[in-house]
Amino acid sequence: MSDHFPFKECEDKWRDRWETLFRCDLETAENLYYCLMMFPYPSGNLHVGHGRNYIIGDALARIKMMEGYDVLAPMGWDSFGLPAENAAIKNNIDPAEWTERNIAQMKKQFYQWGVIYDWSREIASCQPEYYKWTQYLFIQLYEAGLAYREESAVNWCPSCKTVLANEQVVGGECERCGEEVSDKKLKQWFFRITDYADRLIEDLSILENWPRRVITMQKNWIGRSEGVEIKFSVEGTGEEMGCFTTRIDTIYGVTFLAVAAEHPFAEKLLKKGGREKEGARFISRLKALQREDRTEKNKDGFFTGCYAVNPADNRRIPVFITGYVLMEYGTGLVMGVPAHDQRDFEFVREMEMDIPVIQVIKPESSDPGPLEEAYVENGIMANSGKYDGLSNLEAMERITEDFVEDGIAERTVNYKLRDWLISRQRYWGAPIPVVYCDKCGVNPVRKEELPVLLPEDVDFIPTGDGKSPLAKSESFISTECPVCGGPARRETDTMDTFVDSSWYFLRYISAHEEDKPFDPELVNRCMPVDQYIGGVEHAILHLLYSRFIVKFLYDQGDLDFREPFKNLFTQGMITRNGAKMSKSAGNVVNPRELIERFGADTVRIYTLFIGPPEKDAEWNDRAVEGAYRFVNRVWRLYSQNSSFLDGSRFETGKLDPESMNDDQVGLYSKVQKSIDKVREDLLTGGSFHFNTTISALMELTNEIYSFLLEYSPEEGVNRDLFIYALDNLVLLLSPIAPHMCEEIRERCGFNETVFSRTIPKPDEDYLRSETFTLVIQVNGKVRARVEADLDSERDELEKIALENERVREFIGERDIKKVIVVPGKLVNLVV
RNA sequence: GCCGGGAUGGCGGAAUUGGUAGACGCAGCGGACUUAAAAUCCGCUGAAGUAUUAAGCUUCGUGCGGGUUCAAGUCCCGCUCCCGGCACCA
Repeated sequence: MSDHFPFKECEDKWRDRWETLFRCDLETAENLYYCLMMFPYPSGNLHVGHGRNYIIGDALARIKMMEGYDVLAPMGWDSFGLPAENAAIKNNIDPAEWTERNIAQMKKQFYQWGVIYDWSREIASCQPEYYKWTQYLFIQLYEAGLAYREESAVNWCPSCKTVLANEQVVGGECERCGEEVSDKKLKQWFFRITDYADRLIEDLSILENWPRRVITMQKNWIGRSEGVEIKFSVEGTGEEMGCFTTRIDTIYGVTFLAVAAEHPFAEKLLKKGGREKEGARFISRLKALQREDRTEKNKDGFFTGCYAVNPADNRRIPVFITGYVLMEYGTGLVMGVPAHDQRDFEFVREMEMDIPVIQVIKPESSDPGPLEEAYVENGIMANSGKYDGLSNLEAMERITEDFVEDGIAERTVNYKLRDWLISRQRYWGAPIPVVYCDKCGVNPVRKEELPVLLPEDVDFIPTGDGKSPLAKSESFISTECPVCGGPARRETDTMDTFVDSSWYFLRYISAHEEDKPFDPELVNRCMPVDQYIGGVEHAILHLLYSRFIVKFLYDQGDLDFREPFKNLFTQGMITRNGAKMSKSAGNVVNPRELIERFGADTVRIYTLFIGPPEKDAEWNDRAVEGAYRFVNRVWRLYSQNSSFLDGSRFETGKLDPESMNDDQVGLYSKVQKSIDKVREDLLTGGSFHFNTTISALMELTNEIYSFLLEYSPEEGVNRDLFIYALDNLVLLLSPIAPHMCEEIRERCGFNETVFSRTIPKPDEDYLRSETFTLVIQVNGKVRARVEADLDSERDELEKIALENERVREFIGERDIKKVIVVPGKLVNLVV
């Protein structure tokens, strides 16, 4: 008779019971653990790759309950955004309806996985009750001077028909659809995240449990660099141009200046130099070229006809317009040091214009010879007047001091980080709550009039003219000025969905608060998030924005913490046939079929067993069966002994390891080791390496089976020991395979959930066996293994080793030079 | 190019941070139960060589080349390849 865990018969029962278990009352919670999973975009169907994220989070929430915490595990929906809008256009349905359907579908999937949340706190960013407060946040930022509107060249995705933030452009392409991004001049709303650049870097240091790579990615993205801004005067114009550099030590090697094509002075310089016409042609050619292929590194340049003066030695240096200088960074002007900057070096070579290459830093030892490429290492100053002979690092400091004193330069800091462009010319987002009045100008909507509702009767097919679909809705646009009450127009752009997701973790705590976005007192009690779990793909965008918003709210006095997520865990993705799972790759594993065939616990175990959770892993259909076998192996331990287990509540007589035989002690101590391993992997400070946890529990299961081969569990010590081992196995496995574990316990007479039970502590005395395998090495090679007492002294072990027959054969006639003894481990004899 | 992470059996992966390499699982092989199959249970399973009465024994082996050490998957130096991020950032 096949004896399998009847998962179909009992899974639903447990899922329904757990719903109340996951309700978290924040008012009474004393020992709160906020376990947060990144809320998903409701795209409809989740595959097993997504499942990994939620299963890790669910198992963690459960183990935390067993650790004695009041766990807050909420879930919601990042439900504004393009896919809903595109699907709606394609199928001619309401995006709200499409979204709602997907949410229902995905909730069902969570349920099937046995992944439970506190659904009483469910939020959806597309609901007016939520986006009202997203708009409120915008107004707060506006009032603090951190939201501003500016006309600038912005990233335009012709396929999504909207602008994008810098972070959403990857290698010149739209992060979302892969279409090449072009420039468009538009008046857009920005958040002044650059004001927070330094703090966003500094506070990375208080995030102890964030993956290092995420920290470096954020650091690199913000891209802080310290340097100086030097003033260069242009001959004959009286104009001065600021130039940012981090290498002021190379100032005596400056032999030209290079300005960006978009530099406001570019035209002026050309006029002055009398090269207006050709210059304009050069600039337009350059701009076209850059757009076409940004990756091609172009070192073309055009001489403006103007000269500037090097403030270090008053030498005349030509000024060029070039493609390789970016207007967005620094001042859009670069001092050209061909000897010490590879780009400048290439520029000079390509221009074929006899621009001198003056080496001002030389390597300490070897003779330099003519430069084949720019010398970018440190060294000794040369050709640099009074600074000659100093190390360049020292010269850097000295020159800076001197220049600052003379008023030629000042210390500055530059960032790669740009302000956050939040306007989107699309329908399915939170309307930016701003009104334009001919008399009163730009004003935010009055807070008490929020939300600015999305009109439902609008034709939201985008036109691509840079205007939002909302611009077509007259009823939406025309409004009253919040200041003078006269006729006015609404802003028609909507907000980037990253604004929605930059504060949702606060809203969960006050999900039903009607008068404010959240209750600060309660939020301060519950935050920061104890454990945040999600994919690395959000390492920059979402996490950076959320950190920014929290710092802003901290400055507002609303929050008393500066970082939202104390610990971050980023799980790897699951691949199949070497590729990320996706519909287009045709390698998606549908969890529903698996769950129907093997049950949720099997799918959970396999998903967690597949490999270390922070790494990518390859899905293997066959290996799922291994997890299934394990589930049933555990089940049979119960079912084959149900005659005396049912109703027993796992009660046993007092276990006394002192009076057990070796086999019994072996099993008893295996239980202790398993408890210890689970605690080490999963409790606070653990690595969440469920894969090794599961393998430890498999070992325990195997050991119980071996024990049963020799001993009948029907009575006496063996019965007590068996029940004790099974009890612990079930407890330790509960967070991972909760349905089966609850079912076993219920049949054994428990009527309270296992998640109210605390995780056991190991009996320290039996964590280690009394004996160990002593390894005896001769010259570092293992020559014998002997059982020895764990508490043997060094000389006892040495004696055992020297007396060993095999070892003596190996030593033969040779003298022993040295003996290394590691108690509890090995003896190494050096001859 | 710069930054970060990797490379261990046929496969996924373990190895108390320097102390038995290959836990656990998959696949494979053998056995038990069965009329048979499935399911289940038990055992074997890094490579090469060697043995013969067998238990065995020997050598090699953690991407490559050096080094430190009684001892290296683990530490140091120098490479190769793979994955991720950034990329004309002055």
